Amino acid sequence: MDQGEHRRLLGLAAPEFCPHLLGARVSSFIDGQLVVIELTEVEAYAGAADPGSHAYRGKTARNAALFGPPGTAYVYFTYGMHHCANVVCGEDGTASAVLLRAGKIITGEATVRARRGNNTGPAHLLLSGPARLAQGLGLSLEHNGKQYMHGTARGPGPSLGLESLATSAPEHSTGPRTGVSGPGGTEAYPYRYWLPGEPSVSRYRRAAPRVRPSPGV
DNA sequence: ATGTTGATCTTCT
DNA sequence: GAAGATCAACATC
Repeated sequence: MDQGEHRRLLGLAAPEFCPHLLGARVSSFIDGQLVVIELTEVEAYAGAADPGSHAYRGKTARNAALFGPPGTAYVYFTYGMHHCANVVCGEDGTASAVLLRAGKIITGEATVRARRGNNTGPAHLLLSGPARLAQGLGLSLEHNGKQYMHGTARGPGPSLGLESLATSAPEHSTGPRTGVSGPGGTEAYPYRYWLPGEPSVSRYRRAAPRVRPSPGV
């Protein structure tokens, strides 16, 4: 695909962009290690009008990268321990973005296992879930706001890459978003997209508010 | 196989 | 002060 077509697809709003991202390749060159993955599951976050989006309550220091140009990485920290990664798409300033939920490893399995705590489990589980995927790619807040270059990530400095977007959307399935509570988590937002039959696709869990243990006496 | 819980802390209300 | 675009360990069936 040429650069112009790549840019055109990135300019689509998240729900339209998602199918083109399935089967596409994301790569990171971080700490001298190249990791290339193929996406199998993504979720759309449609900007300020989407109650499930971090952009719903307007621009803040945390979500500023969401409002950047298409091709920007939005990486955030949550639950006190996890990072999750998005690709910003749509028109500049619309805060449309796609959460990278799962993928399979093309290059760099040893690096991914090392980053995932020398995990020795089956390879298809290594990137199964947004926090696992971000960890496998080595992403953290340092990379928030960086651009995904068109092509494979490469040195000398840290870089991110995005390539092989599908020109026509592959066969895929859709459903409600995982982990999103409130109106944004209902069937009205079938913004989760995945490749059927891929073992790396994360198991669906409906968002359930957690009951905190009462504070100790 | 499915359900529950602890970990751990930033962000916004 | 409460919830969060989660994960892994543990309990129970």
